[in-house]
Amino acid sequence: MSKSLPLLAPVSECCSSLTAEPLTDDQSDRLAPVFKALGDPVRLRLVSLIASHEGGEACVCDLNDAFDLSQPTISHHLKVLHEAGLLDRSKRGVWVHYRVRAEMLGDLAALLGSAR
Amino acid sequence: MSKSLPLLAPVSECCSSLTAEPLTDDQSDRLAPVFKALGDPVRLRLVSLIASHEGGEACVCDLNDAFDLSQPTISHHLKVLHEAGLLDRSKRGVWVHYRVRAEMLGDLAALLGSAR
DNA sequence: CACGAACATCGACGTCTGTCAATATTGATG
DNA sequence: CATCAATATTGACAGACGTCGATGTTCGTG
Repeated sequence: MSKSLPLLAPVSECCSSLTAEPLTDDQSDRLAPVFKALGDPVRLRLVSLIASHEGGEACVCDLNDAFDLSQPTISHHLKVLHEAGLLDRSKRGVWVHYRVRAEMLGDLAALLGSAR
Repeated sequence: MSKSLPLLAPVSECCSSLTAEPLTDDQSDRLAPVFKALGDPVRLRLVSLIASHEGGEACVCDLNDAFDLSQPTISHHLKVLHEAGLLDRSKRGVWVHYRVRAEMLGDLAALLGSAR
C-alpha cells in the first residue's frame, strides 16, 4: 500500500523533473490528466481567456459568449479544468468566477523546463 | 487566407504568453495537440524515460521493455509524440532512436510559466 | 539471397470524450 | 412565494482514442 497523495496535490510534490529519473507509473498516472485537460483547444482558450482577464479571473457568463458552443459544453470544460487542479472556483451570488491556479501552471512549467 | 505556419512550427512562433492576451482559435488548435500528446500516462513516461536516458535518447527496444504493453502500442505512442513535435527520430541501422526536443518542451514551459 | 530482428502499419474492438437539448439547482428580486 | 437568470447535471450520440494480433517493411548477417 503506497502513501497516496491527496487527489490534487501540487505537481511539485509528485515529481519535479523529467530528466533526473523516469516518472513512475503512479507519477505519470497522476500527471497525465492535467496535461489531458490542457489538450483541448476550447479548454486551452478558456485558460488563456481567464488568465488574461482583468483581475486574473473571469465569470462564466463572460466565457460563454467567447465561444460558439452551448452553455453546458462550456460548463463541462470548466469542470474538467477545475478537477484537474488548473482552475479555482468561487461563487458570488448567482455568478461563478474561475481563476487560474498559477501554482499549478508554474509547477508544470518547471517540470517541462527541466529537460536539457 | 491566413499565413499558415508550418505544421511543426516552434510553439514560440505561435504564442508566447497565456496572459498577455487570450489565444486565438488558430493558436489553441495548434497548441492543443501538443498537450494532448502529453496527456497520456504511457506517453508521459516515454518522454521521461527518453529524457532521463543516457545521451538524452533511447532506442525503441529499450522502451518496449519498460511497459507491459505490446510493441505496436508503444510504436503508436512514439508516433503520436513525434508528430506532436515532442520527439526527434533517427534511424541507425535496424534501430530507431528517439530524442526529446528540448526546444519544444522549453517553449511549453515558457508558455505555462507566463501565468502570474 | 534467405532469414531473422527491429520497428511500423493495418484493421478491429471496446471505451472514453466532446457536444447538444432537456432539465435541475441555486440565488436574487419583485 | 413565484419567477427569472446563471450555472450545473443528465442522458444520448457520433467520433476519437488506446490497445491488440496479424502483417508489412527495412536492414544486417550468414
